[in-house]
Amino acid sequence: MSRSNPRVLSTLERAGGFASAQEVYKLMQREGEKIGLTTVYRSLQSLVNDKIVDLLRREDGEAIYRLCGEHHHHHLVCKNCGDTVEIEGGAIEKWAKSMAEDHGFRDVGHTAEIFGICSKC
Amino acid sequence: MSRSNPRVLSTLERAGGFASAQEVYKLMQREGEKIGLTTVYRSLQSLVNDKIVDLLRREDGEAIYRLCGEHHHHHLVCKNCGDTVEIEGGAIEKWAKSMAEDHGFRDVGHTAEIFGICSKC
DNA sequence: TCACAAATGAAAATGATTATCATTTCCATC
DNA sequence: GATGGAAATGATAATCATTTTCATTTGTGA
Repeated sequence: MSRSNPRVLSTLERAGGFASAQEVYKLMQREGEKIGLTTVYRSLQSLVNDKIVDLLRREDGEAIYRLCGEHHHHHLVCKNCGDTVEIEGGAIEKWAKSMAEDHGFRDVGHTAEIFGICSKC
Repeated sequence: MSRSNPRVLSTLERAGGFASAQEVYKLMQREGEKIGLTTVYRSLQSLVNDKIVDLLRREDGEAIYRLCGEHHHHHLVCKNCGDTVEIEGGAIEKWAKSMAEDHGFRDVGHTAEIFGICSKC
């Protein structure tokens, strides 16, 4: 059993609490941290085990790690230039909760992304 | 532009309307169909484009294809057994539309999934 | 210092998916 | 029936995230 390298968690926080393993790795490299990709993966898995971060999936299937407990937000993404805006999802939270209750689900989480073409494109 | 090979759709139906590309391929092989993996992928993509099947993700990120009705809906998925319920997302439609408008986005689409543990698990 | 367990990371393996590209099948037209 | 071009097909190679392997390094208690 390996414990999480604290620099991984700190980098995930700095990334806005929302990133893939590859992104965390690249970010750490850019910041001059000496760390291997393997350790990044191991640390993130360990954080998921300890329920410190959530494991979600992007549309293409890539794993993304999200800090738990953090008041999470959603994204508005431009399909053309990739520009991303963080948005609030109060309506979604309520919707997810009530839908889950209606069907007897518990331990509920959700994902929601909006995509389109931004005004610059 | 390639159209879907009808045998792929028919196999997906026979598989219970819920399978990965690899599974559809293996199933067709077992049944003696002469078809290439490439064609299976292409056909499934085309079916997704035509909104004849939905593209979801397993826990491990593998793409699974699922027959669905033609109305736009969302999913409530059990993280444990994979059981899926189709749900309405009226609130989401409005939320996505207004958020996109607020930020000047056009040609807007969205994804939203709720996941949790179902009552049987 | 010594020994040993845990952590690390480079490199190879895995497995799904996508891209390439030559070949085959369709179909309309002659 | 022959012909020509467009679409479909599929074997193979490439891609990319993720996992495994395994040798090396680091930390720690005796």
